[in-house]
Amino acid sequence: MHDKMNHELNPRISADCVIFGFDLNKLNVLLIERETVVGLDTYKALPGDLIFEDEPLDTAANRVLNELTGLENIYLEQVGAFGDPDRLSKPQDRAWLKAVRQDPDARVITIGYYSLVGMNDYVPQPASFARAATWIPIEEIGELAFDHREILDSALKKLKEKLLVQPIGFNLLPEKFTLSQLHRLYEAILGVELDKRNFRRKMLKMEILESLEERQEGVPHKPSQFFKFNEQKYHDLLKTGFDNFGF
Amino acid sequence: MHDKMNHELNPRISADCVIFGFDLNKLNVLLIERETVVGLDTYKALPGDLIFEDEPLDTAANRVLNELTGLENIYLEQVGAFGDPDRLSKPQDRAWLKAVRQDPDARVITIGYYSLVGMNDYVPQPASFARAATWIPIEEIGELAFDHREILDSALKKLKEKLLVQPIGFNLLPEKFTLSQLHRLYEAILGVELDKRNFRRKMLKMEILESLEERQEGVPHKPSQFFKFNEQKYHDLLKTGFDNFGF
DNA sequence: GGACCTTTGTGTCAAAAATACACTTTGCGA
DNA sequence: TCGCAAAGTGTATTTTTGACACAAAGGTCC
Repeated sequence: MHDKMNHELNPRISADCVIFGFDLNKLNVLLIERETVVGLDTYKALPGDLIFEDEPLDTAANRVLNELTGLENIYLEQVGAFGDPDRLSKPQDRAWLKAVRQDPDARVITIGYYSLVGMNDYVPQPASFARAATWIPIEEIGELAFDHREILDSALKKLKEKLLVQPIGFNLLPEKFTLSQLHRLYEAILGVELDKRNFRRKMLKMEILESLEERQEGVPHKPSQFFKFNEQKYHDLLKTGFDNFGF
Repeated sequence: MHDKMNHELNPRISADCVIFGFDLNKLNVLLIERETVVGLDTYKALPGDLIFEDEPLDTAANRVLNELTGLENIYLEQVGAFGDPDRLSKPQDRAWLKAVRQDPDARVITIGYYSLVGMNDYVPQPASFARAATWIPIEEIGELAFDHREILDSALKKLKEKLLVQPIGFNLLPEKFTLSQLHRLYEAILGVELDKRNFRRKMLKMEILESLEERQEGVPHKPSQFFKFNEQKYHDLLKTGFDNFGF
């Protein structure tokens, strides 16, 4: 093997997390407001940070997420590795790194992760962390720090693909939910309209839903029935996937 | 941000490539025979090596692949990042690294890639490279160096998933091929039997195949017709994917 | 040359799934 | 009690799937 000493990469590794939440209407992403650097606007980034020397990648992602948002024990699915040398294209990125990192010019390779959480399970507590994590509707997210926009786009793409192959929603919805809410969830993720009757038929045929006796109360229209997931069947289906789930 | 100096990761990054090839019968993977270390058996690994400081990840993967196998200009799809701290579980791994790396104990994080090539397009030339790259049928691959077995399994899983959503085969087959060959390709990747007539019907309906006048010659049975892909339609379909392609 | 072997290539029918589509029900609020 | 808003429900048509068997073509071997 020839000598590559002076070429060998000596980078930092970070983990960045795309946390999707659903407010029963829109799909949101949990973003960090980076503190204003003098003379520069604040800007938004995915929760993420460098990982430790002896940490498994998945563990690091969870630790970092917890440190920045308080979220705990989230199942994170890997999106992939990002981090081309030109990653620091925006002046804010360089300014922020200079303020915070010992070695701001070191190349950083980041491993992207994503997860789904119920928005009610996580109410951001701006005061309790160094930087405020906030839910932002996905259509309102413009540019992000570093290559975070690319990571977000990849994560969303993966989520869409997965939705066609596996039941999803268990983590994004409260324990009791209505079929309309599940319907809106699918529309929000896929970004298309789905026929109500056909959606219901298809969902019910999967037999992962159990209807509860309970109904909505206080709504100015016909109250809808609540459902919950049948955990057993839901997880069976998660394992096998279904061949065929195209809307 | 609190001080993490003594925890921060200072790893090496490598790229490992899972190159799938199809010999018109079985699915194969291109593996490197690591040189024998005294007292230890040879063992097999994916083609892979450390990446350079200023190199984009994808570029590095292609360079490494080229250096080890001679393959050029291959479209590589990322599988993800691997590399937990316990990656060096086997004695051969440590022995090999000690012989070859300056810093054999440094943590390595590796980015996995996969690709599909025609086996006829690449005939391994054992003499011309430091280590011999050879095609190994996928069922005959047992343990691999490092976490390469895990990377291979992930890559195969991704390939299967992709096969259900996009047409594949363009890269794995010669320009002219028969429907039986394409049929066997799908069976080899998915690892299941597919009904011949139903497979043909489905393939032909996609309208990405053009039948040629040419037929097989010299075969001791009814000669089969050759087809080629309609590049235009094939690539259109690659972009859009199809919702629905479950065998 | 004829028997035989091997692989190609083709069609139909029944079951399941997808699609398109509109009206009644319920409860609240004005 | 009227109106509004969302829930909930069924059918008919088309498309897709899945299961299944036999004739055609060409070489080989005697």
